[in-house]
Order: sequence, then structure tokens, then C-alpha cells
Amino acid sequence: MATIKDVAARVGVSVSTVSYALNGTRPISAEKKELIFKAARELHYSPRAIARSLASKRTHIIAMLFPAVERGLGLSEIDLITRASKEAMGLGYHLLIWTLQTSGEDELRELLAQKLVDGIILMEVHTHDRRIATLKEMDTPFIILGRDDSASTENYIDVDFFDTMMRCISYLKGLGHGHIGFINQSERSFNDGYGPVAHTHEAFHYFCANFGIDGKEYFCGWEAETVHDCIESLLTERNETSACIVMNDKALTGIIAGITGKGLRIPEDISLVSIISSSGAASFFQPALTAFEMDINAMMAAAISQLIAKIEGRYAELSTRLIPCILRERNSAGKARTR
Amino acid sequence: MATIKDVAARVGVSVSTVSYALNGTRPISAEKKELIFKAARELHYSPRAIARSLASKRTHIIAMLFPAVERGLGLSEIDLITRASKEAMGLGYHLLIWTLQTSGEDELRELLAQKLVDGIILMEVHTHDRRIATLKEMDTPFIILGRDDSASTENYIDVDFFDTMMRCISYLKGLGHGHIGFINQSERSFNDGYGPVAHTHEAFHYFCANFGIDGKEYFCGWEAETVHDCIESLLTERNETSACIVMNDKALTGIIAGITGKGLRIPEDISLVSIISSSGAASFFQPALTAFEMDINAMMAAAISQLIAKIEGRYAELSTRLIPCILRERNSAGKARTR
DNA sequence: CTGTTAGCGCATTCAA
DNA sequence: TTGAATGCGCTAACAG
Repeated sequence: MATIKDVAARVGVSVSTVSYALNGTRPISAEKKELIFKAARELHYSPRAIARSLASKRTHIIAMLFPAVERGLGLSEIDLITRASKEAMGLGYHLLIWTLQTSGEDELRELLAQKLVDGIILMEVHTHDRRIATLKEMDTPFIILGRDDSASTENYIDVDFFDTMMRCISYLKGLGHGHIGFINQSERSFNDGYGPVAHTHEAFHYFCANFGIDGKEYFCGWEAETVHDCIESLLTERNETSACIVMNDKALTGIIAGITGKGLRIPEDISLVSIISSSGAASFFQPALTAFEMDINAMMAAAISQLIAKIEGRYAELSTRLIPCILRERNSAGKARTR
Repeated sequence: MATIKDVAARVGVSVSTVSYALNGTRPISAEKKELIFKAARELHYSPRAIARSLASKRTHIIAMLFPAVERGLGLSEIDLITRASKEAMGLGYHLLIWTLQTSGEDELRELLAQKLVDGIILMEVHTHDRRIATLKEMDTPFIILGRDDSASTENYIDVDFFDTMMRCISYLKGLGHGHIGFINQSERSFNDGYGPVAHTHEAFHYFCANFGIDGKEYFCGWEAETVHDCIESLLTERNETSACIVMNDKALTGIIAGITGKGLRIPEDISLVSIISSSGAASFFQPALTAFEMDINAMMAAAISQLIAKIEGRYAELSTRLIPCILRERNSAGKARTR
């Protein structure tokens, strides 16, 4: 394995010259630069990442923090990681995966003390997440995917829930729907102050009022019976409901089964729109669901570039904190039935 | 940030003594050891991973290689990564994610030359994968998840397809089914020699013969029309078919829709068993599907520990190369209908 | 524009 | 059982 010394010796210059030439850290005469690159190539020289890190005090590694729980079905969440990795590599960084208990601040502290990573990207943050305090205390740059309400207003990237809800209601109104149901996630999540549930809750009522829509919200877990009961009340309590918005990927199967089980057709009798859903997930239902899908690519690109800007002490432009969802029109939403 | 020097100074011993004490690399008197640990704690000392790596020529980082393609719906594949990370961390290693083109041998070579990682875990390997040659050439320890037929017989962990197929057919036979359909993946995959397709193909015919079952295999992609046609022929060609084995997670929705669309009930009229499916995926269909699910945990544990054994030059016991699936009985398989 | 040199923080060989 | 000294390979002052 060739080292920088070998390259320097071969060209007849000092190691620093080689270092500067390769990193472009300092102007080097064109001819020497040429010779150095040539020699490096011939020797198959490649700088050792570790040695470089030790000297420069920067590892060019960032870690993505996941809770250590099994999460059962998570539709296509893998794209999240591969995307993050790709974005990071494009900017010269490596992506590490750390699985920790949400409460594992001590373990996190130890990991950070090793100084293996330059920054952190936090997933699935809950309100008043204690890891955030640890990160600040250890003075580690970080960014949150999903918003923690206790966090400073400058460290997160999230879905634009208001925009999504507005467009969704507007879309349905355009189809002639005046009575819309909204199946949110569990009441427990709501009481816990879980961001997506809270934001969509607020947005739904706000825009229903705004658009003159008669809207009703239902909280619903994803266990079969719960979903069944929820659909039951949605369908029987309000016969005029002709469209249903769902932010609950895991309950979708049950919801569809419940509706069709009642002899109702989608979208002829009732329209269904999934929101904030994982990219592509909705397409695998029967019928394929019209959905406002998270823009994973945009979210990750924003998160990674912001994080790296922060690491490198560059000014991080705050332009795109909230990322809009992408509307994919498929076959579950249609004109309101006339009665 | 305290360094090893600070600890040494505080206790009044040499840095090497501290190093030996902390790593247990050399016997140290009990009293000094005690003092050293105490001082380390008091100073919040934690060895710098990078410095340690440079000196020891081992980074304790492994990389998991993913193809850079978007894979649309991959049910709960995220567990794969978080699981791998957890296993690795349990053994003192960090997990890095590298997304590369399957054909990106040059990029891989460059990455390896940086000596950032001690070993590699390869995902989604295809027959005659050129990355394997690169890995060998660069003398990097690696392990394959899924079998490459050109690979040496000692570098992979895979699903035990034969065991799974045997148990599945046996299970259905026990339920009284004598005519079984098997929906494999696309014919294209088969012609490409894709491992899972080839192995289950062989196993299906072998065990049908063995168990005296009348079996028929169907190749089937996951596009809606393809699936529809497949179900059509399965249902009409052979009226006696009372059970169907599926190794095609993405086609499941269409298959179920096709069957129920024909007015047939699952499992009363026809039993459905999903095999080699992602953990938990089958539970989200309607009805919840009986399935032989991949044992991600076992596979990852085996892969990581084998890889690390290889990295550390330990003898890697070859006991569990092929990991059996786990049968989860749910509601889609029942007694054969009597006619 | 270029060279010299001092670390970065630790593991480990050589001496004792 | 311990210490001193060397070096891992590179970056970045400092000095020309």
C-alpha cells in the first residue's frame, strides 16, 4: 500500500506538497501538480481515511440514529437509508447506522465521546426527546427528521403537513366532496403530542372551516378490531360522508376491507385518499390508492446538506424546512356520488 | 477532551500502562488498574476511535453494500439494517451503509483503498457478481447475504429454500391438499439464474414428487395484468387446485384480489401460503396470510458474527449457513375443501 | 510557490 | 509488572 511518502519520493517533492496538491488546499505549480497526480495514479495511491481524520480532526462520517425497536411493517423505509447514504456520499461523507434505545442517552454520550462521527441525523424523534439535550451538551451538530416541539426551530426537516392537508381537502372539494372524514392515528399518539397527528389534526379542522367543508375526524389505531370499529362509525354515523382521508398506512388494509365489506365501492361510493404515506406504498392496494406521498428524496437531500453545512461551519440557508408531499393520482378518488 | 496522557499523568503512570490496563492487553497490578479506571471515569475519558484505528490498523467498522437503485416497495427491509447494526454494535463494530451500482467495481475499489472498513457485507448479489472479484482482489473480508452461485461455498448466509419448501408442502398435505399451485417470481428472473427462484423451483418439483402431490408452477411478475393473467390460468386451467404457494410478496395483493374477484374465498375455497416473505408483511393482508417468513434476526446474527470472525482471523464455524424460515400460522390456509 | 516539522491520540515493541 | 520511545499516515502551521 502506497503512502503519501511514496508519492512524494517518486516525484521528488515534499509530502506537504503532495498533500496540498491532492487536497487543493494551497496553490501548486501546474507541472508539479501534474506529476503528482500521475505518480499517485501509477502507485494506486489513495489517502487513508483514518490518518487523514486523525490529523484533520474531521472524520467525514455522520451517523443516523434509529430506535432499537422492531417496527414490524415499515413500508419502504429502506429507501430512507439508502437515500441518505447516497446523498452523504455525494458530498464526501459516509453514513453510519446507530440503533439505540430512545432513552439511551448514556450510550449515545459514550458513542459521541469516541469522536467517530462529525454529526448526527435523528430519526423518529418524540416530544421532549432527551437525546437532543445530550447532542447539544456534547456539542455535536445534528438535524432532526420530523419535528420535536421542544427543539430549536432550526434543526429539523419535516413533512409540510399544512400544505398537504390543504391540497388534499382542496383536491377533494374539486371533486365535489362536501362531507369528508379524516382517519388520523391513535388517540394515544394525539395525547402524547406526536407531531404528525397534532399537525394534521389542526390543519384538517382549519381547512375544513376555510373551504366550507363538513369534516369529521376519527382517531384510529391499526389493530384489526379498532380499525373495524372506526370504519363502522364512519360509515353509519354519517351517511353523507363521500370521501375519506387517511393518515395511517398500517390501517389501510383494514379500512379498505371494512368499506368493501359494507358493499361500498371505491371510488364510486366513497373516495379514499392516503396522506403522508410512504412512497409507493399506496400503489399496492386494491384499488391502487391516490395518495400524497412523502418526498423522501427531497427530505433526505435537505437534511444531509443542512447537516453537512453545519458541520463545516458554513452558513446553512434555511429555505426548505418543510417539504411538501407529492400527489400521486391513482384509482381511489373520484367524483362525489350524486344522491 | 481528556486524552490517554491526561489519565496517565493523573495516576502517575506511563501512557502505555494506561493503554494496557484499559485494553486488558497485558497484566497490570490490581491497585494501578483500579486507579487508572477511576481516573478515566473522573476525567470522562474515552479513547478516540480514530487514533486507536490508526495505531492498531483496525477500524472496527464494517460496510453493508446496497445497490443504488430505488426498489419501490420493500416490505420492512429496514429491520434488516437496524438488525445488522445492532448485531455489529454488540460485537464492538459500527455499521456503514454504502450505496453503489452493482457494476460499480471501480468505486468500490476506491472506497476499499481508503481502508475505512475492516469488512463488507454484500446484499442482493447476482450471479457472477463482479464485486466479489474486487473484494477478493483487495483482500477484504466479506460475507454475502443470499447466495452467489459463482462464489466460494464459504462466504454466504441464505434462506434455506429446500427446508422451507419441504415444510410448506408437508404442511399443506397435512391439511389434505393434493393439488398445489406454486406462484414463483418472473420467468425472467428464472432465466437469469436468480437464486431464490431457481432453488424454490427445484425444491417444489422435488418435494411434490416426494410427497405424491400434483403440483404446478407458475412464473409471475408483479405488474397488475401479469398477476391477473397468472391467477386466471391457475384458477381455470386446474379446477382441482385447492392450495397455492406464493413466493412473491409484491404480487400478493393482486393474487388475493384475483381469487376473491372470482368469488372464491380464502381459505374456505382455496388456501394461500406465502413463503420467504418479509417478516410481518403477510399479516397486513386481508385475510392475514399464513406464511413462512425469513428469519432476519438469525440471518443477520449469523452474517455479522461470521464476518467479524473472519476479520479477526478467528476460525469461523460453518454450522449455520442456511437459515430456516419461521412458520406463522394466520388465516389463509385451511383444510382442503371436499368436493 | 515549496519544504520542514510538529503533532493528531493511541498501540505496541523494546528495554528494564 | 512497568516505562520510554517509535510510528501509524496525514494535515497544517511555520518558515522560507
